[in-house]
Amino acid sequence: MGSCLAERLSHYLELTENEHAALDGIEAQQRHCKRGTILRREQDRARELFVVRSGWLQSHVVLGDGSRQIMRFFFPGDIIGLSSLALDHSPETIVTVSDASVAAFNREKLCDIFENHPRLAALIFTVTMAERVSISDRLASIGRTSARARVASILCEIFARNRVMLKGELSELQLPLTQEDLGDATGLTAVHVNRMMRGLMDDGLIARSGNKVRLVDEKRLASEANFIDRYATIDTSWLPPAR
Amino acid sequence: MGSCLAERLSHYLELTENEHAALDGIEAQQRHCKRGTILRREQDRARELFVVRSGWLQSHVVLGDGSRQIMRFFFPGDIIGLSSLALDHSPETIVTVSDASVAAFNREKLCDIFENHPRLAALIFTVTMAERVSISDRLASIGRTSARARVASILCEIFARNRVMLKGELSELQLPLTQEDLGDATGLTAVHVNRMMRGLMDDGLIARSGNKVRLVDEKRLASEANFIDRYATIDTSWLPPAR
DNA sequence: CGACCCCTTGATTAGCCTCAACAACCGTGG
DNA sequence: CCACGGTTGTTGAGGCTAATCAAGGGGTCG
Repeated sequence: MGSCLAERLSHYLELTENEHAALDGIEAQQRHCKRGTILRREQDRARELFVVRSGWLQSHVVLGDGSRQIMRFFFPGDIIGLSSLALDHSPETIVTVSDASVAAFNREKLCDIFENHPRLAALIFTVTMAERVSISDRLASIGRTSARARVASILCEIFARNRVMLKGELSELQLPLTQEDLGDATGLTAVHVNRMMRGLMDDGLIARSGNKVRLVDEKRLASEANFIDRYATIDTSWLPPAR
Repeated sequence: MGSCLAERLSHYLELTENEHAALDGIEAQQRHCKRGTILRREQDRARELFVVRSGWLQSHVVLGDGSRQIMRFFFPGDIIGLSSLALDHSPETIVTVSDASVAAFNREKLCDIFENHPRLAALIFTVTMAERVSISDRLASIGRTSARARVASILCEIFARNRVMLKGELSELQLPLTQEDLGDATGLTAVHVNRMMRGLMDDGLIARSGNKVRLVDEKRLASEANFIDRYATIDTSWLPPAR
């Protein structure tokens, strides 16, 4: 019943009691959602943020011609909706990819953190900067690498990010994503994702059974994908002292 | 001789004297660079940030096969290097695209802002969130739109972002970018960028003479590009009070 | 003036998309 | 229990977009 956000941030820094107290209020309202629930639509007025407590989500936009681009997947511990802080209408649609539970909190809470807990604010800032790097990595992947490398890269990212919260080993994972989801995240069609995954299987880089995927040769997979794990550690040395 | 960062932030919010004072120290060391100067290499140890005072810059990565992806262009008033706050080695190379002058400041300064100027910290946070949205827009552009739309989109973005500082009218702009730069930013080859620009010219959407580009029919250009200006206004209503 | 960079255009190739058909696997209701 | 529709995965054939390869032109700088 602790805060998921606190748990996530604790991976990078030991929080003080004061800081814990500030985060405790955040996840008061928890909400359980079935797979496919739309938490927010593009252009919705967005005044609240979410912390993922369990399950996976994604955010996407739909372009003029009906095609969809998935911007990002979200896993337990992730904060959703920071990007709509700057805009008062949401730039993207947010949907659950599996059954999930999220905790909503509003901007005022974040405001309070900036005002009274500078170290916490700076830490959140830093974590979102790591996210930004990871989005940029995806940009390079989509812009400059082959279909095969893109699929390899999204798999690496999913595994790497899930490791942060699960800590330790993780070579097999139940993917609640369809191949169309993977395609919309990598800028490919579902058909082509299918072919690429078959290729990765045939070459012994991954293995599948049902929805489960196992990274058989993660080193080679990461190397083909040009993948770098941005989440393993983050630098907190510059943060102000805790208050 | 005021702070460029202060000027940029003032576009979104009226800064107090205290806040101005905090920003004044930032741009003490100014540095003039010729076009093509590398300010930072991928993997460099990065302890400082930059504010652009004049000129344009870009950040990019080079992939295993030698291809280059430009992550972002930077214009006067932009902060460079925030993404390396989280990592102690730079994820990208930073280069001047034209002659430019930048002011370097170090993390301690930012730390001070978080500690003593919560409103300023929150504002910087908000601006970087707007940037994140803009990066996501590029992701969708590269992932899901045609070459023509991508070129249209990068042009729209360049104009929109330059308008923030220049304020007011801006329909013609001297681009210090080569077509290869545009290609590396949009995930295309220089050759294909050339053809797309010709197409946009022939259809009367843009006009060129030398390096100058003019948006003739910006509305149609933006619509073809699926472009949305994320910088025009940003929401500052949630910020804590100034201190 | 030559070397280099950048732009431009044409011809050909390759990677990924589209369309299509079918199989496997659900949850639902009869 | 099975029949059913709906969704997802799989595979093949063919087409289109953008890459590649190639050649030439203009501009600029030493």
